[in-house]
Amino acid sequence: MVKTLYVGNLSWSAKEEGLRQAFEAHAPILSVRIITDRETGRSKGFGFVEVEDNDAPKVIKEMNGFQLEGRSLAVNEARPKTARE
DNA sequence: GTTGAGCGTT
Repeated sequence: MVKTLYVGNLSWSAKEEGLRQAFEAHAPILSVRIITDRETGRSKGFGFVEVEDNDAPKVIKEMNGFQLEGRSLAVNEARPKTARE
């Protein structure tokens, strides 16, 4: 099972690989997704990281407030995405 | 060449 983590307050220049490196230092990363603007393609300043649900609380606790590129990351459990089957 | 609370894509 996987848990989706919301990661906010990141730098404009933050990249998926940057988050991945930072997060996988505490737990295995299953997926990383930085949200970019549809029209401009620029980073919206937040993204999502998928980890094992058993590692999620640890990652959140350890990575919440972690400074990446000078910005304190806001890590939390992501809200249920409008699932579509 | 910018900005700064929030919750995504097929």
